[in-house]
This record gives sequence, structure tokens and C-alpha cells, in this order.
Amino acid sequence: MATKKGPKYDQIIDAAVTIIAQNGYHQAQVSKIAKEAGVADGTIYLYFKNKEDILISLFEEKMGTFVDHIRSKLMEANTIEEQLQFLVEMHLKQLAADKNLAVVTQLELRQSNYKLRQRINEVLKEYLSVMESIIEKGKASNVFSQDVNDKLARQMIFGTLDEVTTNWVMKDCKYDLESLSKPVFDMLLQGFKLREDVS
Amino acid sequence: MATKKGPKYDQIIDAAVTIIAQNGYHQAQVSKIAKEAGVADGTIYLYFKNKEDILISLFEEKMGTFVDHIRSKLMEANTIEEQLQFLVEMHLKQLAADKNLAVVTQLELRQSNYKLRQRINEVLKEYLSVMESIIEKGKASNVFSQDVNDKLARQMIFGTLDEVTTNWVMKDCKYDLESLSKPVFDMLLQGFKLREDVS
Amino acid sequence: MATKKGPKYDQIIDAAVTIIAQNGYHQAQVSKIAKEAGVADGTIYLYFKNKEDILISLFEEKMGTFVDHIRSKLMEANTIEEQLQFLVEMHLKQLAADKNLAVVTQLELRQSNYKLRQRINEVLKEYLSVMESIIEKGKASNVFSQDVNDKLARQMIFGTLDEVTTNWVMKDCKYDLESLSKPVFDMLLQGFKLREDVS
Amino acid sequence: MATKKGPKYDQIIDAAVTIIAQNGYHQAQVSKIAKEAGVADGTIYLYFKNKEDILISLFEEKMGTFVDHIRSKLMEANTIEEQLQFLVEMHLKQLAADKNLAVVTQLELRQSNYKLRQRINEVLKEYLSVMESIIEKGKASNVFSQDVNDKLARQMIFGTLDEVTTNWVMKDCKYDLESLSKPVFDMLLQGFKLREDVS
DNA sequence: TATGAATGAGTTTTCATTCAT
DNA sequence: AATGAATGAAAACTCATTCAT
Repeated sequence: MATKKGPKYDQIIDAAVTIIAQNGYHQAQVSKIAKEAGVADGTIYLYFKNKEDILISLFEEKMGTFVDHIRSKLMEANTIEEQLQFLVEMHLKQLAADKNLAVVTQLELRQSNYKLRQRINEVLKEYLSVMESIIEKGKASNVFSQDVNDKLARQMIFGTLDEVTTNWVMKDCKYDLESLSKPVFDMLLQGFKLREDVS
Repeated sequence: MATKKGPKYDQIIDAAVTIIAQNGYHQAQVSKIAKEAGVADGTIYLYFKNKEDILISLFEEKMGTFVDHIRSKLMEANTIEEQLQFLVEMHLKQLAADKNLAVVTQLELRQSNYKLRQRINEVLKEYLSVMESIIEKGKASNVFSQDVNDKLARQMIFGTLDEVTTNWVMKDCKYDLESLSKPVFDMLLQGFKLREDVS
Repeated sequence: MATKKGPKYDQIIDAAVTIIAQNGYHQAQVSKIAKEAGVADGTIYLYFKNKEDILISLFEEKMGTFVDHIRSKLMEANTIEEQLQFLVEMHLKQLAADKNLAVVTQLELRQSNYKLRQRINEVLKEYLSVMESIIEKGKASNVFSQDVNDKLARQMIFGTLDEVTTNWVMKDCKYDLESLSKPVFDMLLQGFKLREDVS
Repeated sequence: MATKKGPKYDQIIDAAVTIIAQNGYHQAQVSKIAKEAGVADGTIYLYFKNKEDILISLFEEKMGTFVDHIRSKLMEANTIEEQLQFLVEMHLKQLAADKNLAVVTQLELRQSNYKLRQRINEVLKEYLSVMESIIEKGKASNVFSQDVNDKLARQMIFGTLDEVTTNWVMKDCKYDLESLSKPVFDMLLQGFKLREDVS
């Protein structure tokens, strides 16, 4: 069984990111990943239960770091507005910083089967709860409108960030993604803010 | 070659929706689709060039109707706000009305390969341009803020609607999707509206 | 069943020669032949039992004419030598005159299955017996050596002519085939002639 | 890719000869060959790029041995006549000795497509050049007539041997092929020999 | 731990032939 | 006689996973 966390564990995950980004999900055979990682095919199975497990682990590892970075940045925020701002900034910044990873998470991993995608969604839940807690606090502190539906608001944040990033990846990462955080943040904030004059 | 548009053309497309929704993208063999459509395997190839062509045609046909319905509804709108409202309503309403189709477009077809997904994106472009023209008109008539970036706003609309619908599908369509149009519309509108007091 | 010999019968056979020469044996679908002949697919089956029957008939018709021409030319010959000479000349001349047919008989039809090739051999028998009768007469009139084995001599004639023609076809009929009849005839004649001094 | 030359490489080639001889070219499925060779279907593809590659390799391997044997026998020849005699003898002897192989090369492999047949012709070239060098030396040493055309003479040798062997195979190898080498050799030699009295 | 040769299940597509009109 | 839409059987090849060394 998978004796996780040798030095090769990380080698294999990084090789998977590289190979999937280069060849696409359906052309990322285990043997290619093994070769890129510099190990034998069989060795993969000492660290991962099966191919799906590589991809899930890849997502868990990378997403774990991703969320940790966001969370620690949020600690620095003094206001709800800043929390939302930092989240948007960090989301785009981190994906802009690792284009291979962006290609893999935004395009390639979505070609995976239903089962894998449900596991991915579970991993995402932690991130989504970070978003929801910002919404809740925003409403509690009367910065956001009470009319805002927590779950829908979270879906708007995630859906927008995801769509913005996917478009950037599909345009071959040719423009600056990070600089979009300010206008994206502005629109989201306006969408949630307390409205003086809602009919 | 594909002599499109007999009565069987539609039979096959509808069979494809049913089979993909029931079995998932990767378990939707041509022979299953043929059986569901009540034709022989080979007959499929009188109407479609290959399996990929079935899926592209499916998307084109259904998306065509989808956008047409939205467009004609938009004609009835008297204000920009109503246009955005009708678009959100019709988007959710139509997907709520055909759950099989929703499963196929939100989940299954995204497992397709890069090439098919790029064709899908081309088909989507027309819909996206409908969204962008609402943004443009909103800004031109000073209902929306000049600070709003057309493309980002469009990505927010689409990303939000897509995420909302995907979540609904992944929860097995258990709750009422259509009733979400009002709060979703509210958040989006707030996000774009002219702001009295932007810092 | 095949009501042979309408005007379309010949149209179809000629279409078959054209299509096979242009596309190769394995790319010569019945529907292509029908289209070239200007008839519907189903019409083919009013004149031929099946696809194989087209090819056999093609060979029979063309080979019949081929042998008839040779036979009538042989009537003009005054000596055994001339008979052999005329046979070689006519063989090469006729194939040189219809390159499509040469491609079909020398290359494409040989890709057919064992059964068809055996039928072709039966059709060839008549031609082969013409060759053998020349050998026999040559030996009877003491022009050819008694040591010559009838069947082997016939195989040498046919094998040589066939190989010479096949090489010409495989070189895209780029050189003059007919002019080879003199040297080919010379070699064959020498091979059979009475030898003054056989060791 | 084809990591040629394990013990299984030869097993598979021999299995292919057996299966093709028994079932015919078009009934020689990869799975049958694999079963006969005692390996899994997939194993075939560790040694051969595709099915065509099996057949090409089969021909190359067997033809290589075939020509090598002839060449080394020719070294023992003291005269041009003996060279021609040995070539004829060895050609017929080797095919007579492996009837399966004879069936495959004389009948079945000729049903292959144009591309494969052209590869086969390339492999044959080496053998044909052996024949041509005999012709050339025969003319140089004034044993053969200067009137003999090198290429045509080679075509006569090959065409004759090929036709003789094919007839034998089509008669189910029922008679003795090897014993035909003497009369065949005699006719060929006469065909090429210096003629005292050529008109 | 590590290797890598071997396994074998699974699916799209073509095309000769039919038959209702 | 003529049509042409519909039929349905049949086979090469890939690649995740195993296991003897």
C-alpha cells in the first residue's frame, strides 16, 4: 500500500503536474509520469494506490498549500473588505505563479471522471468554507447585506474566480492575471455590500 | 457523410442526452446510443461523422435553442435591469426544466477532450456576447458603473450561473434551482450598478 | 439474380476498373463503383451477384478480349518462332495500351482473397493452354528441344511476362513496355530452342 | 516501441507464419497469433509497432536467412553456370523445405496492401541484385550473350522461379518442387548463353 | 524498496448487402 | 428495373496494474 511521503512521493506528484500540463489529461500515462519522475512504473504503486490516487493526492497537496497561503494572508486582514480582497488577490496570484498547475487544475483535471471530480470537490470544501466564513462575518458585522445568501455568495466568488482563471489559461496565460484582482474584488464587494436603497 | 436533419437526427441526439445522463460520458458507447435511438449502430454514421460529431451537434442544437429562447425573452425587457434579470431567470429556468440536459452540459461533457471542449467554447461565444452586450448597454445608459470591465463582468455572470447550476446538479437537482434567480440577479446587479460613493 | 449484359453491365465493369486503378483494391467500395457508373448501389446487384462477382466478371471480360486478340494474331503466324513472338508482343502491347487495366490486373486484383484468386486462375487457364500448345507444337516440329518440360516452359513464359509487366507498373508505367518484347522473346526462344550441343 | 529480439520476438514471427498459412492473410487476427505464440495480445505490441510491422519483420527475417543461405552457397560455385544452378536449386529447395513459409510468401502476403507490398519489394531488392550480379558476371566472362538485358534477365529468373513455386503451392505442394531445379536451370541458362548463330 | 516485462479487457467504425418503395 | 436508407458484424490497439526477481 501507499507508504506516503518519501522523497519520491513529491517527485511523482510534480512529475504528474508537468506531464499532464504538457500532454493533457488523456495523454498522461502512468509510464510517462514514472519516466519524468525518474522511477520505474511499478514504483509508482509503492506510493500511490492507483492512478486516480496520484491525481487526488496531487490536488490535495497543491490545494492544501494553496489554502494555507490564503488563510495565513487572511490573518493579516483588518477588515472584512480586506479579507475578501486578500482572498481574491491570493487566489489569482498563486495560480498566476504556477502556470503548469493552473493548466492542470483549470482544464485537465476536469476531464477526469465523475468519481474523481467528487473527491476534488471534497477537497475544495475547506476552501469554500473559508469563503463562506468571510460572507458570514461580513453579514454579522453589517458590512454585507442581510439579503445575501451565504451559499450563493460563495458560489459567486468561486464561480467568478474560476471563470476568470479558466479564461486566462485558455488564452495561453498571455495576459497578466494578477492585475485583475482589483476589478474582480470591486465587483464582488459591490455585489455583497449593504445597500442603502434596496427596493 | 452526415446528411443531417432527418427525423432520426433528432432521435439520435436525444438518445445521446439520455444515455450520457444515465451512464456518464465515458460509459456512453455508440451502440448504447443507437439502441436507445432505435436505430442500428451504422445508422448513426449516416447522420454524424463520428462519435465526437454527435456530441458537438448535441451541444450546438441544444445551445442554439437555449440562446434563442433567452434572446427572444430579452426582447421583452424594457430596462437593462430587466434584461439581466431575464437572462438569469431563463438560464436557470431552462436548465431546471431539462435535468438530463443539465447533467450532460454541466458535468459529463466537460470530461470530453480538449478538442471537443474548444468547439464547445466556440458555440458558447454567441451566448457570452449576449451577456457582454447587456454590460455595454448598461454602461452606455449609465445604469452600470463605468469602472466595470466588460469581459470580467461577463465572466462573473457566466461563472456565477455556471457554478450555481453545477452545484445544483451535483446535489442531484434536489432543490429548486429557478427560485435562485432572484438572489443571484440581485448580487450581480449590485456588482455592476453605478455606485454613489466608491472610495 | 444477375441478368447479365445490359448496357449498365459494361458501365459497371468499366467503372470498377477506373475506381480500383484510382483508389486501390481495398478502397474500391461498391458505392464508389456505383457512383462512377452512374447507377444506384442497389442496381449493381441486379447485374452482379456480389462484389466478388464484379471482379471475376471484370477479369473474365477483359481477359476474354485479351486472349481473343492474341489468338487471332497467332493465326497470322507462319512459324513457331513467330507464334511465340506474336504472343509476347501482344501480351505487352495490350497491357501497355490500357494502363488502368494493367494496374488492376498486375497489382490490385492480387490483393483479393484466395477464393477470388483461384477463380482468376481458372480464367487464366485458357491463356496458359495457348502457351502450352505453342510449346508442344515447337517440340513436335523439332524447333524446341525435347528436353523442354511443357508445363515448366509455360510457367517460364507467363512468369517472365508477368514479372516484366509488374515491374513496369510498379515503376508507374514510366518507360516503354512494348519495346521490351524483342529482347524478352529472344531470351525465351533461346531457352526453348533445340540445342546443338547440350552437355 | 519494438524492443526487438527477445526470445518472444521469434516466437511471435513463427506463430504468424503458422497462423497465416493455416487461416489465410485476412483471417490472421493478432489475437490468434498471440495465442499461437503463447503470449498475451498486448505483448505483441512490446515487440512490434503494429500488425503490419509483424508481417514486414516476418518477411525481413525469413528473406534475410533465405538470401544468406543462397549467398553462401554461391561462394562454393566455380563457374557462372554453377552460380545460376545453385541459385535456382537453393531457391526451390528452401521453399520446398518450409511449406508454411512458402504459402505465406507466395500467396498470403501478396494480399497485403500496397504499402506493405512496397516494403516487401525493398527487401527483395537485395536478392534481385544477387541475380543481376550473376548476369553481369556471365556477360563479362563471355558466358552469357552481350545481347542479354540485365534487368530483363533478372526478371526472367525471378518471374520463372516465382511462377514455378506459386503453381506448386497452389497445387497444395503435392509434387516435388526441388526436382524441378534442373530443367528450370537448363531453360534459363539456354536463354542467356552465348549464341553461336543469333540472327 | 525497486524494477519493468507481461497482461488482457474493451469500443469505434466500415461497408457489402437488402428490401420497401 | 431502379433506388438508396438502413443494417450489423467484426478486429486492432492501449495502458493501468501486477509480481517475480
